[in-house]
Amino acid sequence: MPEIARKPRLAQSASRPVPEACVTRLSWYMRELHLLQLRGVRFVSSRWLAKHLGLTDAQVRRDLSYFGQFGTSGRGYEVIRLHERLRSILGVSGRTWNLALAGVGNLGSALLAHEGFRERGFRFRVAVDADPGKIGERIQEITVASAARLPQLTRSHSIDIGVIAVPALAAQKVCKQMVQGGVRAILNFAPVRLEAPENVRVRTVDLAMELESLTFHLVRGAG
Amino acid sequence: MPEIARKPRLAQSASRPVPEACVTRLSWYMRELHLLQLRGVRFVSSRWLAKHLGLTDAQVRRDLSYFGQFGTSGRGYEVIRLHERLRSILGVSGRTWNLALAGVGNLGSALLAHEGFRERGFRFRVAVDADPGKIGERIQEITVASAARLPQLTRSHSIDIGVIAVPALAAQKVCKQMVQGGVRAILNFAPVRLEAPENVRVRTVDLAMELESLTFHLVRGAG
DNA sequence: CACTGTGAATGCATTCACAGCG
DNA sequence: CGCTGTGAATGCATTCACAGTG
Repeated sequence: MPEIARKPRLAQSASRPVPEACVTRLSWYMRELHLLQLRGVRFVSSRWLAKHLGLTDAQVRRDLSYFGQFGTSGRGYEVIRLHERLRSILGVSGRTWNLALAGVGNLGSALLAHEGFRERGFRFRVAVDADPGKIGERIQEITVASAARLPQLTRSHSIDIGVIAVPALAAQKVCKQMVQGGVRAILNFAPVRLEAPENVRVRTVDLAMELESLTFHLVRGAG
Repeated sequence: MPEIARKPRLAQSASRPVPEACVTRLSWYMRELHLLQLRGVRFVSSRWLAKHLGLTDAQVRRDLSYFGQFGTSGRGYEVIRLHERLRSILGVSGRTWNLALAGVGNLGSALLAHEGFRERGFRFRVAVDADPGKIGERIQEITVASAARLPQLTRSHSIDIGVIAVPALAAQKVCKQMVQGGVRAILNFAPVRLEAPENVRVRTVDLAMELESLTFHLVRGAG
């Protein structure tokens, strides 16, 4: 039966395996749409977004198509609507996510104060440190608690995401405590791979590693 | 001419298009090898590395094979030798990279103090801020200078990599000044896409975006 | 007409599977 | 043997190219 199979015309928009790189780009689109919205622009084309983000227009359309159909033929995408839809897809629409910080050192303190988190719907509710000298200190409306209390505090404050900014050697222990406390995801700044149950999502940001990926390219092609 | 083209049998080990994801993994291997070295382990197999880093053994071997042949059949890789070789590939062997920081706010100060940078061969030589109140302040052996002096300071200190920790609206301007000063790469913490000449490598780390990629997964499958 | 949404084609990255070596 | 190094196979992600739509 070598006939051309009839189009299944399935009620797509359901579930396709969304590439991880696409998820990252959703945030880019959101940022750009937010700016357009502030500037009062009402419609934007995939071509325009692509140009401003260093992508191809096909890529933009493909990325969005994983989640449904938002565009209007001949006009493009309605800025406000798409922006709101992306916020909802990324889970940052109409809610706040609770964070717990472990490690109130230089980096930890900076994260507590980071405006970008608050602006985008993330709020620290808990901060702990192993150094007794820091306990009781108030930073950004949060009182630093003892590291030993991390599991209980995590649970009692309904923490969604744990943020780890402790030395490498202490990170795995802290990770375990956060998992005990019921976090569903962890953002880790310690330079180690963390072991966690697979229903807990872990993302590691190793700052020195970011620099190493730059130097790799610098020592190769001088261009 | 539907013949099978003859194998070119090129003198490999030269240049193959190294996947960007592989570059990231080289840093992981380095970290792991460093630990093994401290523990006095002399040989390690691709299997062992893979297990500890959440990869497959084939992946490890393939990654390393982009840069030559380091292993011994039946024994694995000599820890010290491979570690040193990776340091050299990533450009962090026997040299220090000079950094300039723009933006001495919470995040900027934390980066200046970040031990991980120093340990892995990165050293801040210059720090500037737009706030006159901060100029002259000393942080970690560095005196904060006026933002206006960024291009000259970048050049006079032979800065290799610029680090941007200023608000989004100021980032593009700072980027341009760093390029003027002759940096070859930029690590950007401002939540904007930077425009730079293509011979200047830019890497952006948007902290809130890291959280968004976590929440995306949290709001979808509960698992 | 300008633009979206998407099958099909292409191009990368990962994995398989095994020849070859110490 | 055990383990590397690597062609070939597979599996993903991106791009092409165009039918379809307001």
